[in-house]
Amino acid sequence: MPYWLFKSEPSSWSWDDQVGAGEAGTPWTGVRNHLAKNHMQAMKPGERGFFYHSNEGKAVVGIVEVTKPYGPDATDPTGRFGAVELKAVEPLPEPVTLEAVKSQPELADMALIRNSRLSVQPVTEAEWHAVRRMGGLAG
DNA sequence: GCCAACGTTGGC
DNA sequence: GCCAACGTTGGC
Repeated sequence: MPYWLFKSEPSSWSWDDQVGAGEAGTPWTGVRNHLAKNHMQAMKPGERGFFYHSNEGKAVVGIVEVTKPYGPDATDPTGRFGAVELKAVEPLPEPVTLEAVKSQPELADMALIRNSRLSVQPVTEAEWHAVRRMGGLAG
């Protein structure tokens, strides 16, 4: 089962916003990068990912689940980019900061560090479990 | 607020 | 099809 990481600036869409959106799921719009788009096209409902706060916070703060596969992004007038839909699953009891991720040698290859500008990223199974445990969840 | 990284655009 | 210019992202 693949795992993912979604970045958002909390000033535009925060974890609290995602939680507030409830079970219905909300479209992850605004992606305008082809690599990020490719990752979303690979996603299937039921797959999970980390929710990361960029700029402010700079930490993994929660777990989200894909509720709908890739489809059109209503915010893209060109129609070139689409979106999946996500719902919040649970918060991390302890947010895992970028600094904490960097401090772990086994996480040095995370896309979060290697390719810091990519807004939708794949996460390996090992990374998934390591970050979950760092955040206070069962692996 | 700065700037490095990097994607996109447009002239040729 | 190349590449310089430009815009954006996101860490610091």
